[in-house]
Amino acid sequence: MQVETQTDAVAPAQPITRGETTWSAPPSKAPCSSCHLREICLPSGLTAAEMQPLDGLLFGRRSVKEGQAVFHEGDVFQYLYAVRSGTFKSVVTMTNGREQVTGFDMAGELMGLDSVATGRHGSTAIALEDADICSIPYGHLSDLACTNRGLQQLVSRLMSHEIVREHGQMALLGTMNADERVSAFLLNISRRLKARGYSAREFHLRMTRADIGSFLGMNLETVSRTLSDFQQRGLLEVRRKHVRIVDHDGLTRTFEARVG
Amino acid sequence: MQVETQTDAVAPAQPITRGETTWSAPPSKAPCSSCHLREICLPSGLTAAEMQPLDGLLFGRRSVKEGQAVFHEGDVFQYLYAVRSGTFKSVVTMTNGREQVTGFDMAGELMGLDSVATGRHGSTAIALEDADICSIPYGHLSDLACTNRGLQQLVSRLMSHEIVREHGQMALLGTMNADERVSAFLLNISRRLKARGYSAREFHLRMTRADIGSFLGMNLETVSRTLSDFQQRGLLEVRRKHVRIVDHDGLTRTFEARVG
DNA sequence: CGATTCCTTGAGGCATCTCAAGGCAAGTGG
DNA sequence: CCACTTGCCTTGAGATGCCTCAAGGAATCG
Repeated sequence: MQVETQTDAVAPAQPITRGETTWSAPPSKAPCSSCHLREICLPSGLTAAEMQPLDGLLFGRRSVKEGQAVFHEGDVFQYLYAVRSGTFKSVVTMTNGREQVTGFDMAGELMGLDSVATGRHGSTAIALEDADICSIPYGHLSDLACTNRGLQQLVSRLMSHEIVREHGQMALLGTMNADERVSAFLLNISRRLKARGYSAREFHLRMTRADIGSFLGMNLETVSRTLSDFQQRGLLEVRRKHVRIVDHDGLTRTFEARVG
Repeated sequence: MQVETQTDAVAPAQPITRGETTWSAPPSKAPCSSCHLREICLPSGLTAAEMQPLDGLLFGRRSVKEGQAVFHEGDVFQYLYAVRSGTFKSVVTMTNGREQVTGFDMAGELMGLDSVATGRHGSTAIALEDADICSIPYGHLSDLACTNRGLQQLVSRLMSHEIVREHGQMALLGTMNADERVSAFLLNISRRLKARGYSAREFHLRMTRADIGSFLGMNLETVSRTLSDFQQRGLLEVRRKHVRIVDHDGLTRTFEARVG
């Protein structure tokens, strides 16, 4: 649709140059079975036996600097990328140039699942802070899945899960007002941070108001106003990117308000 | 999330009762390789050799009456359903009871891909007219995929394609105004009908204004007004559900209007 | 310290929603 | 065959929630 920059996908083996930045950190390789993310990442739910062939792939690890793209929309698709640390945003660009943030990815989440359909990346993934990723060669993964039932089902489940997530986001964009969108967003971030061992009550947003606005289908000023309003109502404390959820239940009740 | 009716998935073998309706038409069975939809449906892109095991599954065919659900959100997931004829809408219900139409499905399209993640259907599929479907036992399909590389990749591609489609819908819901949404919708329907051998210029909408509105994130009155406005501008002729596209290029230009 | 990016807040406008009324088409029952 | 019901669509008028435009402040960086 909107292929502009036709860069290659990021290869884990040798550092390559993209635009002005060079992949600095030397790629290291490590097995899934000893990864601290194994419970929430790709191998989640696999038996030790099923995980073993994954180890054979020895996914390359890379660091990504804030603002840098892991892949661009239109790039040839070779790798899925698992987030090891840091936060990413996924952006799609429409033919008329407008952009939409379709999601934010955190540790253990997989980026690039939208690329399998066409063989080219369907979105751009940008690091919102310095981050680390695993490059997963999709061809090899697909090979393994041929003989590994658990792995095959896993990939299917991950894709299906992404579809379910996007259904929810469509419902948000289609039916919710500003208050509901913002509290849904905050509660979602909170839940995911908690699942990763961080505080569910207090955290730093890694994305700008503009990113949040794009993701939620509203403009950045409205995001800002809504956050200020939540603060005044005693639901949370906000100071720029720092958020402390004061009244979790109150935030949750935002949704019931309109239907009563 | 919102499991209410806990009915079984529709089994192709013996007629079952759902609510007040009974599956009337006797299920027939037929191979994919002789199906008139084989080019645009599940087996699309498979070689003859790869398609052969699919034939072994002999998918059960069923008819579905207008207004009837093929499956409900929360139902145990056993089958994917391929549309043979007719049109369906997919609906998700949020905890507060609000509903969102997440898509419309036409001949050759697969319903239920969002169910693989959880083992339960993530949406409800409702026939918008009398229709026919194929029931595809997902467990068997998954078995086959273990030994059939092409089939495995096919299922992955189909899921990925659904993710891409939903990215587009999120962009629509997140960035477009009423005019853009409605023309995007009409052009999408037109393109899909054309791909199925129907006229791209003139067609019957099978869904209500409320369905369209839910899908597009606007209310039914605004859909109606936008269509009337398009008619006044000479872009199309509308009379209730009958639509004739008069100025296809003019509709397309709706998108550029706001950015140029 | 200046430049830049990001965030906040205000004021006014407008696109869309809400509420309401009426018309059309199809189905139903007498 | 007609009266009645029902569901769907259209149109109007007024309300409003969010956007747009604008200005200024706060944090970050070179």
